[in-house]
Amino acid sequence: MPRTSKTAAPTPIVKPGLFDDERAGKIYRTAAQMIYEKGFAATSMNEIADAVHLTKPGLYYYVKGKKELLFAIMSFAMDLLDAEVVAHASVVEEPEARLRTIVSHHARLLTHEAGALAILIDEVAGLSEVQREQITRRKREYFDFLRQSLDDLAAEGRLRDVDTTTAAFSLLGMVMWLSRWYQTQGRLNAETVVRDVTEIAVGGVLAGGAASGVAVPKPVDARAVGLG
Amino acid sequence: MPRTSKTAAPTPIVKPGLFDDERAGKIYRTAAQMIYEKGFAATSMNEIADAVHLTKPGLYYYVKGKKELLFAIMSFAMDLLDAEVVAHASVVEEPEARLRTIVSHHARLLTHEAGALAILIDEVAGLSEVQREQITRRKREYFDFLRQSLDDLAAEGRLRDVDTTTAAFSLLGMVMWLSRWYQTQGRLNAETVVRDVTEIAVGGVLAGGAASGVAVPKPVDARAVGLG
DNA sequence: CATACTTTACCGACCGGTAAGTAACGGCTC
DNA sequence: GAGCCGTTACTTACCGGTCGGTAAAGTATG
Repeated sequence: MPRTSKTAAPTPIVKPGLFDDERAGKIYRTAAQMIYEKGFAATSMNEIADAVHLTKPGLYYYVKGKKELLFAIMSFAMDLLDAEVVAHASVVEEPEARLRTIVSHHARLLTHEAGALAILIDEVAGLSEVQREQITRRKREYFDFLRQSLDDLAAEGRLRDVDTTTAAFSLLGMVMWLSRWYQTQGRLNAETVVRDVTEIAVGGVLAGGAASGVAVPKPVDARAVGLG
Repeated sequence: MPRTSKTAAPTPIVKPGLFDDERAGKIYRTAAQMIYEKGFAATSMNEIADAVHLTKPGLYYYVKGKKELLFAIMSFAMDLLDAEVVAHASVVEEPEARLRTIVSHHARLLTHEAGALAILIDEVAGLSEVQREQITRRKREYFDFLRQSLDDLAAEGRLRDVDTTTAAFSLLGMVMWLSRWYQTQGRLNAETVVRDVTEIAVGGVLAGGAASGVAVPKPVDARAVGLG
């Protein structure tokens, strides 16, 4: 909100810059949602500026450029993945429980507020060379973490007779797809969906069939992490 | 189709019209590949024209507009899905075999030449209202067809205890994701990937576990169907 | 000449991005 | 406490470039 201008400001001094003290955070969050809905190329800086009630140069006061904005959002999404999935799962020794933790925590993240962010992983084409390399590297690290769990299961003879790369991508796709279809306001309750997806995923790769699971992740608040 | 109406005129002289006789088809195929790689909004009509060795107005002689081009490609993708998946699966009575047919045929379609097309399902934002409604309706029909198979399995008590909507979306995501990661030139052979994905999918939703499958789909050639 | 196809030249709209100015503060001097 | 100054947080006005799309004039073939 502009402080005061000729247009309207009869109010007694409305606080200088900060009426919400986290303007940058709001910009990143709004942009993430818009890019998620319309795609990066189809979302203009003007539209983003309008959405946060600024002019375009006003927006450029906070962000350096469109690519940098996208990169910041993607980096935040990867941070979230590391903090909410990898951090919890990497301490689990037993392979099946670890796999279950990865899937359920990732799914939980997607059904909650971070849904818009995770899908941004797709928009790598909008980044510069160096930015793209960094995001790709982090994505590969996450993928390898998942596949290692499947390899561990295979070493114990508990994995279905499938290639672990194929299996890892399949599970990833299943979970990622959640952000395409799951609606918070819909018929399906988030916890049930997370449980079902986890069951299908684990049952899909385990040699025997499935097992009723443990490892229900705690809720997570994307805003608390301070996007940007 | 414009120009020389007859196909494959075996005249020895170099036809002034041009050296490939199915120009419109090439335009659609090239555009599909480019939009798949860069996204719809980031792909300009000029770039498409260049790629098929035309100027922009030359391209507009064949296509009515950018939206219509996207819509034609998406419609073709849905046609392909109906012809190569639904047509084969709908004649299978037994629910598990039908499910297996859907997944394996869809996966096969994605690992082969139609990979670029199927992902275009994502670019619905680029369509007009009426176009989007039509594509969405066809997508929903396909989804319902898949879910019905899961419902049939559930009626026989052979489905894992999960919501069939969740299960259908999960399988769909798993299969769709193939186009994001599978590379024809890569280490993994298409038939193996299709088999593994089918195993994981069916094993993931079946109550008991998995069964070694039948129903390996025949190869399909997207170009033979005559895109456009 | 008619049809089929392709070209050059151009349109207004919008793109990402910037230069330059300014209103409102907090802090400083006197 | 009056006057000023630097910083923060924006604004209006504008840039060159590209976008989707078209008008109109060719050119080759039947």
